[in-house]
Amino acid sequence: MIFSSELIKGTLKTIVLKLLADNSKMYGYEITQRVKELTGDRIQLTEGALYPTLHALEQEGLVTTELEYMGKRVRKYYKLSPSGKSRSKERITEFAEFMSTMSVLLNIQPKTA
Amino acid sequence: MIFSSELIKGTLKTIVLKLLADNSKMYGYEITQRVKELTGDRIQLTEGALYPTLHALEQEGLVTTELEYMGKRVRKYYKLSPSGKSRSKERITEFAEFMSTMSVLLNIQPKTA
DNA sequence: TGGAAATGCCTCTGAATCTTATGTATCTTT
DNA sequence: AAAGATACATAAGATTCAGAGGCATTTCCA
Repeated sequence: MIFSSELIKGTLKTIVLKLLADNSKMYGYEITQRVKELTGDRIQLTEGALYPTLHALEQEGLVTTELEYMGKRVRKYYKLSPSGKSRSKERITEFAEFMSTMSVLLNIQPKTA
Repeated sequence: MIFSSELIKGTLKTIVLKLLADNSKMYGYEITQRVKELTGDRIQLTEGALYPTLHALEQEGLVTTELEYMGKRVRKYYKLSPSGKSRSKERITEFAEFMSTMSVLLNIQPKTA
């Protein structure tokens, strides 16, 4: 099952912030691949969605960037700033509470993953 | 805490379909109030979002409507059609799996509500 | 060795969805 | 009598994502 895109709306930033919280630095393409891995292809981050989001996070001062050259190829690494770290925690907490609320609303028994 | 609107995006139809699955018939205003009750004001359905959604569900043939007059005042009741019932189940299942996937991704311990 | 697939960055248009504001009317409570 | 709750609805604007497209390099395999 691939989740209908509507569901993923609103969670993209949270996902990215969490990955960066766990990995100290990642580049765009790596993030798309990692999400595919971790979700068994159930969540597909398209680049058209990811890059604008990363740029927005940078604008907001939540991440900083750093270029790294591999031969002629460039990688743009993103890492959390201090405010990014706290925002990351906030977002994850918020999402956890959101899931809890939705469980009640939809009367869902949480599967312990 | 009121959830940031981004999170709620994409879940509105699921919420409405679930409420209608549980209540056989409801009208718009009632739905907004019920959601506030059930979520302790954490999810606010604005009417500007709800009514277009209800109309869309009707267009898709997932709900049927029925007017009821209380004196001069009109209530428009919505109820699930057979296809609405199965869609409701699908959406809830999908959301449950989405939560499960997100729990892994965000490394969240599900609170048993 | 040549071409396909993967890696890696990016932008833009359009579609979908929600918020905010606005409008109208009735009923209830103070 | 006025304010607030009930009850419907639409419209403009913002946000956000998907899909398509574009460009360049590297790796793999036939």
